[in-house]
Amino acid sequence: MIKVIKSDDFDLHQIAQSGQCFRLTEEQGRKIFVAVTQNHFVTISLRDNVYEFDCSKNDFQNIWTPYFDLNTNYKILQQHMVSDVFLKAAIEYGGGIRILKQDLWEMIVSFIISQRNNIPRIRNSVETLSEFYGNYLGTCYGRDVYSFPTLDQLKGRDLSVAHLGYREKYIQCLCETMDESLLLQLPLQSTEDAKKILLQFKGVGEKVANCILLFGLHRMDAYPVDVWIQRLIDEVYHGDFNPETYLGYAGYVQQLQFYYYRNHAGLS
DNA sequence: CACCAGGTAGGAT
DNA sequence: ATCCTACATGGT
Repeated sequence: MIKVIKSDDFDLHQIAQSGQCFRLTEEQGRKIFVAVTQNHFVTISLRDNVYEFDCSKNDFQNIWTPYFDLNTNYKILQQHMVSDVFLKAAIEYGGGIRILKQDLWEMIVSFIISQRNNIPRIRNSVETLSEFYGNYLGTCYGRDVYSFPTLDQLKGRDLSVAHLGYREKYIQCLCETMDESLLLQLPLQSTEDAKKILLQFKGVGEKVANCILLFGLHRMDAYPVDVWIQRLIDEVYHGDFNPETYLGYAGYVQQLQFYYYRNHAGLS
């Protein structure tokens, strides 16, 4: 069964390029997308400015609506930002971005891998781990789709296949020190407590912890500061930017800033 | 051949 | 507390 959605404040190309997810792929220009989360995948095609999900009504409601956060109106959030000239431009450029609700464990691993790394290589590493140790989910457009490996599937495995470099020992250590019950407890914790717990794992610092909070636990207050955001704050805001100005959605502001600045403004 | 990529740990001030 | 540097790998 096919479901349809208008592509207005929802742009899969922008989301795929936004750096928050590493497994949303584009095929045939910007017309076909494949999304994967846990043990599910879906093909989404763009026709006449409408996205068509190739899935059942149940899966659309239970899996993809929460995953893409489709019940949240991001346009209302945008209205609070337009007094900021930079953010206004960022919305015009990347207003189709949303904050996805991704799998917590996958986010922990992915963002440890992301440190001092570039996005294409992060994608390759995450994909390789999935191909080697995840579940085979099916094939579409000539490519096999695999789930991201669970903690148990990754534990004790040979990680060298993913070319993680010095990050390999962080993931190895993570597998040894993490357990499933903690993964279930983390979503119940306050943002502050969850952050403290995350920071105890080797390879998780301030920035990675905030990415995990934002993309893995959907804590919209989390505001990850990486080299791009720091450069933006220094050069555009002259050091004067406070995420608390956007209480409750600072993480969304960060994504808009990151996507816009990294793709244009940072060229100077 | 330098320098860089969604930073962090561990050690020295 | 705050600053410094090594760190694996692959691409310009």
